[in-house]
Amino acid sequence: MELGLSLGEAMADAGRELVLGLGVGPGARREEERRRDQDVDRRGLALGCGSSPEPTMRLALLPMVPSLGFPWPSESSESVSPGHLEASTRGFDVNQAPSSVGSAWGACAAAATAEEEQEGTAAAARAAVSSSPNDSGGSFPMDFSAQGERGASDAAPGGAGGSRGSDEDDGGSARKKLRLSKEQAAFLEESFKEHSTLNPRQKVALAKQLNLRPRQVEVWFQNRRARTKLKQTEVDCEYLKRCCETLTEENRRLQKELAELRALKTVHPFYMHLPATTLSMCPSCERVASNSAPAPAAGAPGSGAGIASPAAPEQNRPSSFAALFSSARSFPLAAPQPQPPLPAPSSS
DNA sequence: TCGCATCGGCAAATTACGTCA
DNA sequence: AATGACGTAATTTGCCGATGC
Repeated sequence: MELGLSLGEAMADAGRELVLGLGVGPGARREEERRRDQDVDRRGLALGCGSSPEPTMRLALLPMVPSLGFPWPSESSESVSPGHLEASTRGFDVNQAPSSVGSAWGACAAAATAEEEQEGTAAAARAAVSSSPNDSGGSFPMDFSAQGERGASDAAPGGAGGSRGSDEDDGGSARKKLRLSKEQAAFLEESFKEHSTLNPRQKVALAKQLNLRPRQVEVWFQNRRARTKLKQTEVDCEYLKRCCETLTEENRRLQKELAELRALKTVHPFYMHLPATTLSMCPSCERVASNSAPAPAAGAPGSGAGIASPAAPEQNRPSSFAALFSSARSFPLAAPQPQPPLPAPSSS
């Protein structure tokens, strides 16, 4: 898999790690996605399960690629210079033999930038599309000219949402699948790191740079987002599974403890008189919890040592799950876990 | 200001193609 | 060579926000 997805692996590009919450509410997520569009400090996915002693699961979603220039200005990426671009993209072989390239870069880049600066929006996209597929083949420093053969889905981008009946391709063999080269994929990955979504200008510029159609770039980003989300869902699922196991184990332990206490009470009816101060009533679940219990939970065999305790501090949990569990598990049923020292409230 | 139509972008689901074991 | 699994490019569908009238 070329995603470069890995768990528990620190990225070489440390210091700029992506720590994503697990909340995946569609609407909010979309908004947040757009808001984060400019955020360049997202580099990986981190996931913690409670106070698990294990290191945080970290997803490095992006392969390490040499620094690549992007067609749009970015704080984190150097401005594009034709030379750099050419160097970074030289040798891109796509699904087709390269045609004459390289020399036309200057004019093409100039045209592209002029185009973008004029419009910078959908108009530019339309222009790029209309100028595209078959004639744009050799106009770029690297020839990703699979377009020559595929005119297939070209009509799509202009249309609303790209939904058209079928490919008005020559013949019936539509939908010829393009296999992006490694360099193209790496370039797209790198740009995905910068922006998980593209505005029209970026899309057109990227398409020009890679000699793809804007629609292809758009589709790639859509699929890439889908893959990211899928991976995240898998991680979420794993986390929930572990939490479930932990809770099951704790439940088993508590049941056992309860049975022992009941047995003890039958044998010694007066033995269980505990000082009132050692008991506290949970206001929500109306359970009695002893705050001086010897804490069998933490060290008890079978208490899921090595797995995050559900009653552990929330700060390391993914946001959505933290919310999920914090409400239900806020009352300490066992001995209080050692908490990190809280910052003293500023007395004003 | 409100209602409506249009457009563009996106997510989700699905299809279909290319690659590999 | 045939085949199935897998990854992924591409398509379809539906929703939503922005925009113009």
